[in-house]
Amino acid sequence: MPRAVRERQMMDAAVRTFGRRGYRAASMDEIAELAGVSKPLVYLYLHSKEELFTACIRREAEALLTAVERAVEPELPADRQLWAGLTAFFAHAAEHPDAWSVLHRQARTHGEPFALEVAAMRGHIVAFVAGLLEAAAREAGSPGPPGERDVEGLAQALVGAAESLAAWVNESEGESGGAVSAKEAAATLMNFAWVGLGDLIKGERWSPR
Amino acid sequence: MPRAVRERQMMDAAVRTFGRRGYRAASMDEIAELAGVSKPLVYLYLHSKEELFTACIRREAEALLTAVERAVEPELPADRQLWAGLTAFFAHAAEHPDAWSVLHRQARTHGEPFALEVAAMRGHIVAFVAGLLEAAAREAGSPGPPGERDVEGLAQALVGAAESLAAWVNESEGESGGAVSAKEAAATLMNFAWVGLGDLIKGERWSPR
Amino acid sequence: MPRAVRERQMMDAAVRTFGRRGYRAASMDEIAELAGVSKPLVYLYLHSKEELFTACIRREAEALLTAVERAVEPELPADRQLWAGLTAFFAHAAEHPDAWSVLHRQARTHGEPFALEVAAMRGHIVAFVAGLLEAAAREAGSPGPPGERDVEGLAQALVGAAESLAAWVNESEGESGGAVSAKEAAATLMNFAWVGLGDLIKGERWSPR
Amino acid sequence: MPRAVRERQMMDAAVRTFGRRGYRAASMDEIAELAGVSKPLVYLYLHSKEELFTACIRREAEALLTAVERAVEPELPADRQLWAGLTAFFAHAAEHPDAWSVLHRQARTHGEPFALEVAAMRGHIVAFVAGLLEAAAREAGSPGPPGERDVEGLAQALVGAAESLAAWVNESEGESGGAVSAKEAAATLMNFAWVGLGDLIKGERWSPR
DNA sequence: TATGAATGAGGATTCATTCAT
DNA sequence: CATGAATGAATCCTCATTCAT
Repeated sequence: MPRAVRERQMMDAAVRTFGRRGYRAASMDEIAELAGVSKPLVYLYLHSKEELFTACIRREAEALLTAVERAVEPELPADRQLWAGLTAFFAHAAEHPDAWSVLHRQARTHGEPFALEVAAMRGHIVAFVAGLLEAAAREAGSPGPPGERDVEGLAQALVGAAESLAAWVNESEGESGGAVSAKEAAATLMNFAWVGLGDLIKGERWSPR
Repeated sequence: MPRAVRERQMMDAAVRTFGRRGYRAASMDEIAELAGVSKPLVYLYLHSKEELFTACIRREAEALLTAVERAVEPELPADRQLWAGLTAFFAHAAEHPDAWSVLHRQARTHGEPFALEVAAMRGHIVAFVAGLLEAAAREAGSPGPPGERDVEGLAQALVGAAESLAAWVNESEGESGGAVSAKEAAATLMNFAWVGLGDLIKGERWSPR
Repeated sequence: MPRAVRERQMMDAAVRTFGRRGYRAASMDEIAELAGVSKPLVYLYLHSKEELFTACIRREAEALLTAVERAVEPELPADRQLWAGLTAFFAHAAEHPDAWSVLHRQARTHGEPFALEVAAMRGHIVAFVAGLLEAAAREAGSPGPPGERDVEGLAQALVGAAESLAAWVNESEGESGGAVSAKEAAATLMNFAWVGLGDLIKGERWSPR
Repeated sequence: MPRAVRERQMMDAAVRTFGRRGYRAASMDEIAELAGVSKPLVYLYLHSKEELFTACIRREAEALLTAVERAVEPELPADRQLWAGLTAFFAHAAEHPDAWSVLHRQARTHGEPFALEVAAMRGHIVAFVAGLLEAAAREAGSPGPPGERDVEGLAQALVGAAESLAAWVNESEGESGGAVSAKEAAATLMNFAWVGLGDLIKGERWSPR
């Protein structure tokens, strides 16, 4: 069997195992068995547990970014772009729960080298969202652009909310109340954020006292 | 030395170690050494690694809830309550980064039993926030209450955003741009959410198409 | 059982195993079993295979040096000192063949860190021998001291010859011709070296052509 | 490429790897890569690691013997023969340090089968030297031949000293004091041994008491 | 109350060796 | 003639956990 195929099998098995058990609790034995190969072959192709994990993170980060990018059409107005991106994001996370667990939980919990890998991807997304927010401000004819820090904070919060919702969506799957769909989640978030953003642009702020 | 004191020393050491190393990577050896006691004593008092971790989660969840509850004065209007709670939340997370790591990362990454423990706490917080949202709706004279699911989704998103911001606040500490304070974070979130929430209550919604 | 005792048992087992199998071929499993303890205990006390090997080298080097030093009485004339030292050396090597193998073979064959350890001991011995050679020259009323390099070369050759003879003595043990005793070996070497050394001091040299 | 050539490449690589890393630490992977062939080919031609190592030992032992034999002219007097042989020996060891390491260190450190292989070669050399010593005795008109055991002991010591000096010569290469040449080493040894040997033949002996 | 001594079980990693092509 | 693909068997090391005192 050609190397490329085997390699994909192994990484699939690894993502699944890492996603469910966690980095430390996942054993190379289990991964190899799940992939249907012997352990030495895993080492021959992927060198070490660390490298294997890193490879998984990179592959899944790329896949997530690609899924979002494909869904977004740059000629649309900013809100439609955000909507499309969010929907794709939730859908991807729901369709690949183990990959999502690897990116959102495991990678960020097991040491800098891995966390940096996802941080890079998250940086892309935050920047993308921040861009949309500024575009939205311009489209809305905002008198002056909101401060850069404001925008970054907003983007952080939005992405955080999305991530948190994604986890909720994934976890609600097995529950009695029925699953929450990607579109529902995206709509919730748009309602939560976009309308308020409009006000924010218009200068309406909440402030203590 | 009285048992209660010893026990607290151990749990302090455990929280610190679990928070920094992660559940699996933390060794009972390290915890015992950091606590300044022998390993058998740790087992005598806390029985097993799992129970120790659970105890840490419970203690820190309680501490976080308490900190938030103390800050909130129930006679105030809903928005002031939320503001106070958020500020306390961010401050607590910033002051106890290891505890925050245990709750936010480690506990949710290492198996159901632990995740359920934090899920319970999170449930409390979400319910509290949902209550505030409904109160806000009433206060604002909303024609009809928003659907229950809407409210839960909003609360989830808000709490998720808060958690994400807390991580951001904690991580920005060492950076050049200057640390982000608890108040700043709370203000960002209030701006992000509250104003828009008002519109939402008034019936203004974003919807695709 | 007290730690010190256990530690000695382990090192005895280690010397024996390293001496017979070689550093790489010796397994920690075998050492632990031979010592009558579990593997983790070996690691608890001696930390790693490398450290264990180093500890063995150091202990046996010290033991060998001590054996030689004890045998030498500094008031005697140089030739008697050398004779006593050589006899003690051969006797010690014959009585502790595994230790001798560790020092002479294994340590020098498995990487710098170990080789340096024995090189230090060997340095002591060579210096001691060189000292005796110079003393002998003085005692014999040599007109001028032999060149420093000559002396070092001679000492090297003498020590090398002794080491080689020690190996021969050890290996001849099981053979039909009967074992070679420490005294025989020492005598051979004294004959080989001392008489010639006398001539050398007197200025008689062999030279090509 | 003809088989003989390939085989030589492999053995060259093997000698180099075994000499530097040691028998156990040398991996067939490394040897194959260094030889520029695939691992199965190594197995096809040389069957196993053990056989490969044995083949290396044999080849290099032969080469060393040949180098010494070529240098010795049987019509010369015994001392000149010894001188020529020693010089050739030191030169060969210096020019082929990895081969020397294989013969002197590795082969003798990793189990009987290999040690016997070098022991055979060493036996040839010792016999050759012993022959020269007896010839020298005759040439010197010794009243009676020295005992056989004396001669073997002397030859052993001489060869041992030579081996030890060879290691010293090889290792002194990188040092500040300047390298020690093959001729210097041979001269040291001749001075050390030959002059004294003369006395020995004449019956002058060192003896304790 | 407190600990020094001890271990069973398991995990990452490597290596000599063999097929099918 | 030559190799890409594959593995069984060890080996080093760590860790949660328990006695005897």
